[in-house]
Amino acid sequence: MRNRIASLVESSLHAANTAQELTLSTFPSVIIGTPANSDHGDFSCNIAMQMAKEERKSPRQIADIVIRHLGNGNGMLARTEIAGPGFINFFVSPSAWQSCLLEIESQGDSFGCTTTGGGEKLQVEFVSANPTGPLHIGHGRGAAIGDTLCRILAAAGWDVTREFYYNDAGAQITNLALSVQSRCLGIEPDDPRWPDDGYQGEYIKDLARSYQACEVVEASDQHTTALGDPDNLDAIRSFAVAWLRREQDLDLAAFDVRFDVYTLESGLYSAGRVDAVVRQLTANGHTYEQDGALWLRTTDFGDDKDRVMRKADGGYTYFVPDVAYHLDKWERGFTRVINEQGADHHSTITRVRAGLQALHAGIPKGWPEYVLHQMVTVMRGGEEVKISKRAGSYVTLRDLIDEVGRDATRFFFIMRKPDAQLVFDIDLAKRQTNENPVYYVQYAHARICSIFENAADKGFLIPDNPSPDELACLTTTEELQLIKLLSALPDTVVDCAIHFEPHRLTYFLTELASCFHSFYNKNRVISEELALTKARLYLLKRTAQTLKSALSILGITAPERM
RNA sequence: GCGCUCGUAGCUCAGCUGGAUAGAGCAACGGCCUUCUAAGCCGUAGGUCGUAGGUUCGAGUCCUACCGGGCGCGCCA
Repeated sequence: MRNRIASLVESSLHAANTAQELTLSTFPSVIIGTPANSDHGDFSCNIAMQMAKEERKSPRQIADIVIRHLGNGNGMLARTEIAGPGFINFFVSPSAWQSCLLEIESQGDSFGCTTTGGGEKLQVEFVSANPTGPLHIGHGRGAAIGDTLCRILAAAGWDVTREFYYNDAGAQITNLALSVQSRCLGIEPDDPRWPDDGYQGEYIKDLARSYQACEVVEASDQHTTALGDPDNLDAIRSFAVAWLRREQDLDLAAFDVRFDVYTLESGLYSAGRVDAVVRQLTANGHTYEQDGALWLRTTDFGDDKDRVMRKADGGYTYFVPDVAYHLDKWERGFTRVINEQGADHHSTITRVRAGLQALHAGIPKGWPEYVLHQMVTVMRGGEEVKISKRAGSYVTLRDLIDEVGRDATRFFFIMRKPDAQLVFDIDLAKRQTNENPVYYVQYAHARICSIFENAADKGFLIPDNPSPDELACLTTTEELQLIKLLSALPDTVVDCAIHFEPHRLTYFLTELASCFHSFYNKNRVISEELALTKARLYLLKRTAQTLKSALSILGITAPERM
């Protein structure tokens, strides 16, 4: 509806220009807003005020010209008005709103989807947790935001690939292997032989036991049988990675998050891609030797200090394989890449982009794009739960899902803007009361389904593809408001996709549920009036459809009973 | 100190690429179930949008400076 009005205004502007009532031949892009106050109509446009200065006419004069060339859009508009300093307000006719329902029906399960992205190849990398421990709450937020973003972008017409990168080659993996080895040998963390910065979590004990029992591990891309030999550090290393990968896979599966591609850091080394990147950077003249290390002059590309690529001990710093990895993404044809990660890693952005620029590979400056989520604070019993991976005392994603449920966990993680800090109150999320917005929304869906059951018992059939006459009785403010909200789903999904902000969809759902609950309390659906009953059942059918579509984009179920 | 980010009602937060009288939930108070799910609805109360300047027809939104919280600033990842 919004788009239709926008194009109506655009053609009006051109018509006015042809009639020489407007002198400008190019116009600012037409933005259709939704007024906060319903007295100001269903939509409004500020184009007249934007053009006033250049056009050298008063905003109200321009608005008047636009309106005269506007017509009523084939009956779409009941009326238009000029208001305030020069707003053009649009009042959509009830019949136009009613016909939106038919459009929603015709789109079925794909209602909410658009072709905005034009099928562009786009990759989202998210979670990418190191295989050194179970997924914790911070990963949970990343998983929820990343996964939802993928669903949103796919719905908005992008060709989305979901990718998980894991660092199975760095110093922290050696550290992991040493920790497991120590446990195999019965060395405790307070023992002087315990490795510096060893991983102390309970899971390391489980891992060691599993290794010594020569167990077999099948993970998404890791298949390993433990040798059981505590002296074979390489065997421990690969087994430990596989074992933790399996744990993470189970966590993600429990969260209904899946990936298309897993890329291993070790694979970049074995394919020679890391060395190739270093050679290229050196050949391009952006490196220098100092203090026995090889440096990249990232300051040439906006970084605040140069970065070490190859340490004095000969090993590479993590950021070199990172650059190699992103070059690989580029070469796979992803003109757009979005990396979803914790804000504590934000310093890598400049570094990675600088490395990519220094390759002279024709990669755009702002590539890849980033979505950073802020820290999660976990509250339990009114106290903050401290997260410490080394000490092993932390709330895992799995704990949370088991305790709170998948739907509520997903909803809570995405209902805040990614770049705002999030307080996850476990006690609150567990409460199955109206304090919990996810139940509020799901309840609306269940309530509608319950009405359908009652209607079926009384022999009412919900019409398919009803005629305009059959819908003409949907005229109350609540009914039209409900339709207006339903029809906003596709725009909302596009907004989420463009701004990388899934939380907008949770607000949409809450508003829609609220609108339905109001309607429900004010009006009886099943009544003596046959025509009205049928029309309202149809309206609710479309409401349930919209709730379900939006929830499914968030990966949340739409229960039929609660 | 430098960089990123946040600061809106008692609390948790929205505010749609700058728009009209700043919104929601929770908490508080008062109402609504002999009829489709009260996990609901309606109403009341609650604000100097951190502070001070600036940009313009118009600023919670953009710019600058300061104040306050978080994160980062390693030859760790």
